[in-house]
Amino acid sequence: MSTQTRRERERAERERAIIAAARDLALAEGWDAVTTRRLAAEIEYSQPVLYSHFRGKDAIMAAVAVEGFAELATALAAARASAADPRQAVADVAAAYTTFAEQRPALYDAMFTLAVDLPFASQDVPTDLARGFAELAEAVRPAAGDDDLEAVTETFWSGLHGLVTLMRGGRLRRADHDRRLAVLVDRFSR
Amino acid sequence: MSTQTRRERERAERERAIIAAARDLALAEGWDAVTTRRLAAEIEYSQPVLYSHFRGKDAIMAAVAVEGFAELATALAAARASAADPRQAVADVAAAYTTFAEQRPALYDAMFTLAVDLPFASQDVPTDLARGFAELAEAVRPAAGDDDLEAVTETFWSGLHGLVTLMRGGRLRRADHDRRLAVLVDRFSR
DNA sequence: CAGTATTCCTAGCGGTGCTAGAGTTCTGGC
DNA sequence: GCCAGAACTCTAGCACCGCTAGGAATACTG
Repeated sequence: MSTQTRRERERAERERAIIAAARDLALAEGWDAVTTRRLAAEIEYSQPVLYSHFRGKDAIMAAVAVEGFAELATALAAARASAADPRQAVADVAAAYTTFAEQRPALYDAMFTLAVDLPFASQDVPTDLARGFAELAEAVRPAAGDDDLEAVTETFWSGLHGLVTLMRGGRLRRADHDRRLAVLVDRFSR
Repeated sequence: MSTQTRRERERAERERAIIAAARDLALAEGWDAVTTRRLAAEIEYSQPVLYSHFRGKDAIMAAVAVEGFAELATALAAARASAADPRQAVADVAAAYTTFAEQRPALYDAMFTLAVDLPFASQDVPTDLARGFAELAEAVRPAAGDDDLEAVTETFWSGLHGLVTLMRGGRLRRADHDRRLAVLVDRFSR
């Protein structure tokens, strides 16, 4: 029994090491730099070991994304909790969202633009993802009016996502970001 | 002189053939299926010929994207021109935008999510891109209020872009698209 | 027709994600 | 304590990718 548990523990640790290595490498050099060979070298095992933990590279990226959902949800919750009034809550949550995306671009990509593989059908992802979504929903609730809250939240979210992705793709000038964010916040807080 | 011009003409035709092949292949099977080997086979030349026309695969994708900008601008202009009133113009332009993205996903990706290579620094792209952007701007102008028109337009655009990309990434249910679009249009037309 | 310039292709480089099969280590019953 | 069998990990390789050097074939010029 004891050796059995030890092996399982070591296996779990190695799995976390893979995810951590993938995450660090992606954050430092982007997802293009994350190859199965480099990952294997990083954890000091051979390539095939990766495939005994994950179905493939996409699944590894999905695992990294899962961590991101938890972080984002926490950041949004903190932003909303510290806001003085409802209008400010929308502004703070929006700022927290774009800041998160800007500071962890690789993580954000894994969460929302790449890796359609598993995360949205898995079990623990919806939990953290739903937490983040709920923060957005509570922020915009006062300004939803007669509209369906879910639709308003999803649309607000789309606005944030669009701002972030277009800016990082070089389609929007970074200098005007605050002005655009103010417009979006204004449209969803009155 | 005549042989010279004939050669130049043939070269230009071959270049268009490359772009057309890339476009067709991307629309039919996605950009992952567009490899330099398949492109070469399609135009019935060897691989290196591609590199005498374009710097690399990214440049080919950029050329495809350029065509897309012109099409999108035309679609938006038509939508705005046929709208009965200003409020309807926003709705129609928004619908035209998302329809374009939905019907030509590969083209849309080349334009707005991939290929940061040349298009935004080139010459003819800004023309067609600016045309499309101007259509959006004119549509939302009546509802801009005191806000800077450019900022409002960019934010509206971001909203559309976010809706499109999140939906295609499987993050938003396709069934609720119209409802979300209505929310966005409402927020940018009053 | 000979020599030159241009065009184009063959072959190959270093890289990718992924996998079959061999080899090694560990486990548990005698 | 030994040894068959199970569990594990590695080496080597597949088919593919974008891209390029260098030579063969073609077309043009005098």
